[in-house]
Amino acid sequence: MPVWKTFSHNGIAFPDPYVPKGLSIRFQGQEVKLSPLAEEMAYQFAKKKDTPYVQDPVFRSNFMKYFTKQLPPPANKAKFEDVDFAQFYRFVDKERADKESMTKEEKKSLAATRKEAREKLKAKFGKAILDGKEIDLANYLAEPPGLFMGRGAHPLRGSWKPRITPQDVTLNIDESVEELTTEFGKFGEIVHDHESIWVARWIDKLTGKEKYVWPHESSDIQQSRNREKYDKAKKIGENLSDLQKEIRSKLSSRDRKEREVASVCYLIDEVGMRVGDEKDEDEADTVGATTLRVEHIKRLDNQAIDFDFLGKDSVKWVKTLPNPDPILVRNIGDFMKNKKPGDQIFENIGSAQVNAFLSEIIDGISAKVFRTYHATRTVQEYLGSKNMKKASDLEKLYFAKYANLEAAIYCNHKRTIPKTWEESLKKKEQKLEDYKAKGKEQMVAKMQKEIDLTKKTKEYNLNTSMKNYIDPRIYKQWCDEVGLDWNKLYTKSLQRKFSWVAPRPPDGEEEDEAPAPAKPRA
DNA sequence: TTCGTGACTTAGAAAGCCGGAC
DNA sequence: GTCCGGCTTTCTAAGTCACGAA
Repeated sequence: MPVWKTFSHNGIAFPDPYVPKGLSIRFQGQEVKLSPLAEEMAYQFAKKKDTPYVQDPVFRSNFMKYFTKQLPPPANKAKFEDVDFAQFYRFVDKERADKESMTKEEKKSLAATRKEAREKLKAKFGKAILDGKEIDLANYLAEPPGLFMGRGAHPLRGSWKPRITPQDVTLNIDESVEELTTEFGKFGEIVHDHESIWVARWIDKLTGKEKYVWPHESSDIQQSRNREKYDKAKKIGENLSDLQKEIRSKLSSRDRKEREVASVCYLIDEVGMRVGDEKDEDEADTVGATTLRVEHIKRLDNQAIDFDFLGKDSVKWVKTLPNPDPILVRNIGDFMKNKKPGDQIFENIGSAQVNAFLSEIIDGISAKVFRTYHATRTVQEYLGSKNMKKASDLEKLYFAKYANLEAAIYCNHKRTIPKTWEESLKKKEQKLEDYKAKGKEQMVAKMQKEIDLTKKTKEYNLNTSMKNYIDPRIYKQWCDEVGLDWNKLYTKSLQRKFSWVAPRPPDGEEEDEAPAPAKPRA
């Protein structure tokens, strides 16, 4: 089904070419002159010198594999330990120091220059006209070359991701354009795919994966898809008992495959697992429900099932399913029988089988919709658990954040704990004491709340659930009920993304509407 | 029925900006 | 007015899922 009639834009922009700085490395006591590409690689590596990444032997050796290919003999046989990058390290240190030592005026003018350049680029490449209406594009700049920053134990981490050129890029645009050349060059291919909304596409030269440029999430087309997603999740809620009845009944199917599918659905519904499709050898070893291995089940009995594995983004996934259905326990026990720790529990099933089963029960439902549904429901139940009408704005805000946290916990949205976490907590506690001593009651109350939230969100990140999982209509309705400005919960860009829920005035018009200035978010 | 591919959504880390506390 | 930490935005990796071909 076509989704657009006319679609025009100027293609995408490309990052500046690398400007060689005349730096060199030393190998076996000798200075080695570098080609521009070799220098660019070493420079990118040096920029990471103070991060944990460069301590990782795999990251280093992958980097060296690509770097040494650009070096003349005998340096092309160099090991990481044999190469002296001191000149590069000094260079990036100096760059940082220079940046820091700039006066305020210099910093300001630099920021202004950069902003101007960015806006100029955005004016030409950051927009498209879709069916006569101007929309923003999301990522209109091609990805720059650099070191591949795969998560977890990705086998390619540290490898060189090559530069892409306009020749490598395919544009999706309407028939009024047959070829396109910009200041960056001529685009490799033009297609007119009326059924797709991508703007540009290329193949990542390192990983072989497709990369896309999309309409911004504030565009009508993205917003309507977003709304459909949440409507679909609602459908799960309306039919949950049917779904669960069907899943439970198929747990004891005579057909093994059907029992596997039902067991996986049970896990997806009850503990919020992802479906977990098969991955390639050259990717990080992470799993979801269908790819769970024997070694990932730490306990299995009628009281509990304990899980411990690495999920998407190599995030540790440790949860307990209390009081599981005994038939599920029996199934999983059966599936694990006579298997080694590294063997998969479920055989020959993946998202295709799971989704075929689910969409048979309710049209259009797939595995991932359960996470949307449960995250949203979690927030809704939390918000409904207490009457906040008489509370202060501050209390309402924190209450809303705790609801958000419940969803993040459900979805297992973890973060690495910031290095400065302990330190910053101490500072807050100190501040609290100061406020107490000075008798600043309001500030005491505020700081107490801040400290409590800091502790509870130590290892969780709330943004992902806010952006992708919680139906914004739930928060909107609650805000209206308790009398809280919805804008205090959502950032400016989320307000734009969710303007289908609460329309906001076009940019630039807000300030003109006197008398009260728009209140900033807390 | 399986498999590969292409389109689209979800994800945490890093960069960058901005507003509150002094 | 300044400074710094935290919050927001950007970036791009890593998932899901439908579809068409074999």
